[in-house]
Amino acid sequence: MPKRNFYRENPRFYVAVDCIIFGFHKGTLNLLLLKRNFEPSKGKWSLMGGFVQKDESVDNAAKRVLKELTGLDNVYMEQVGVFGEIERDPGERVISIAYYALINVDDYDRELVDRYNASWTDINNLPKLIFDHMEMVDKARSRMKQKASYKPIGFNLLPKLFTLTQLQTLYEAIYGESMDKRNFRKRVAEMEFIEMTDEIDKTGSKRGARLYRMNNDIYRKTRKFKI
Amino acid sequence: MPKRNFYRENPRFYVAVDCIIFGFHKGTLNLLLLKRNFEPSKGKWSLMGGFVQKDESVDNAAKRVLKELTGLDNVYMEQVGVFGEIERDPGERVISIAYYALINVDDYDRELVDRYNASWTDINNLPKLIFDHMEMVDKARSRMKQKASYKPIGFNLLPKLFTLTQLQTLYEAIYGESMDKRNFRKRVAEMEFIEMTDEIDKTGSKRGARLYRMNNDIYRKTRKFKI
DNA sequence: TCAAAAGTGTTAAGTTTACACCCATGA
DNA sequence: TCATGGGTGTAAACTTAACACTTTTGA
Repeated sequence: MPKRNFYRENPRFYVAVDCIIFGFHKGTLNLLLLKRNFEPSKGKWSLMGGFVQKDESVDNAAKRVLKELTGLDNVYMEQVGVFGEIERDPGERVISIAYYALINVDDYDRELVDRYNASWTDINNLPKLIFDHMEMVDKARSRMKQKASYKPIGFNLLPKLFTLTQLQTLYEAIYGESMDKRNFRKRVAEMEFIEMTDEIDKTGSKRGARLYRMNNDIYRKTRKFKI
Repeated sequence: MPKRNFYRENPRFYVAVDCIIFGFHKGTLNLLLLKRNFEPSKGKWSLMGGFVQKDESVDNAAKRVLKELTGLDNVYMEQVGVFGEIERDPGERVISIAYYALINVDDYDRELVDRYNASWTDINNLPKLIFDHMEMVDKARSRMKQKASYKPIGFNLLPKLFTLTQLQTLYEAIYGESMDKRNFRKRVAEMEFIEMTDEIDKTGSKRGARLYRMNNDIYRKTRKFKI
């Protein structure tokens, strides 16, 4: 189909993506935030972001931007929504699309993260963020919490092998409330895709704790998840 | 803050909004679709859409576009998400943001709707839609269903006064499954904000059915909703 | 008088919550 | 030997689901 005139009557906009990058570290949820060593708003805290380019879809722009900071591919990401107020970026009108990403904090590329002057920040103790980035964080957080309750996305925040205590602590951090250990383990036992391995983690206790693993094939068959 | 150079290195895009307009009519959910009497894709079925302009936020563009078709203000709308594939519109690259709207089918402006060649279509029997509009519909539908289960948004699809049978039929249409009448009414009785009026509707039956009304003030106090 | 929709409670099944002690180990 | 985190079962409370008959009235 040829280009048509009627598109031309309309304005065009810069379109950006911003990433809310979740990590789980020492029992708390963290976000990977930039203390910006570049303009605009140099010196202030912000999310990692970037402009959508001509040769990429919006989703791919988000993946690219995430990879730029973390070096990671194949990361679990979800679109949070569009932030399209006229004056949201005081420099120019930019329409931005927020995405959240769940990564295992052991995996990211420290060199890249240093280059961007990024650091992990406890989600319950965030600094002031530029523009409407805090609003993006709030929305991402509640979407993630919501989704984590019915899909096994939390496992993206854990290492491949994890103890049940780690899993419970993670969900306590996501939900912001503590849970009963026995009830938690009862529910885990009902989910076949959370497989016990024969490995033991000795780093967290003297006795050692059994390591578990998420089996995606079994999950796809059973689709049963409830924590 | 002055305009800055670094924005200029980036491309700009047409940004559109598309509206998934839900109505409830004769026991089924309907969408207000256009049989396009304008280019592009003249003659094909599509959602109502339009381009974001310079002087409006994205949310306001959606409201404007909805009003253009229906004449309605103050309509319940939710953002569904961004559709940003490179080739989604074969004419030009357009990034589109989908919104769903819930309207009472008694209220819309028939003249405007005629002018756009729009009509209500049973959601379970939709025609082929242009571009990725069907994907937008699917996503809107599942989001709406999800939200309707924990927020009283369904009332936007009903007249101010409604019978419990209408309410139940609405939720059966939203969830796509039938419900037990007694259990349904038990749940309704527990929600104080669904107020009985002293009016009777005689159009649906000989005996007549009690009319109810949603009281938003009470809802805001109690925040209790579960159907 | 009868067809058609409105209205009304109870019980069983299932789910969720609360709760406390023993185990294994390294320091 | 003891401090530390790992691991385990049961009963009560609550929620959800299943189920059928009577009422009213206009045609």
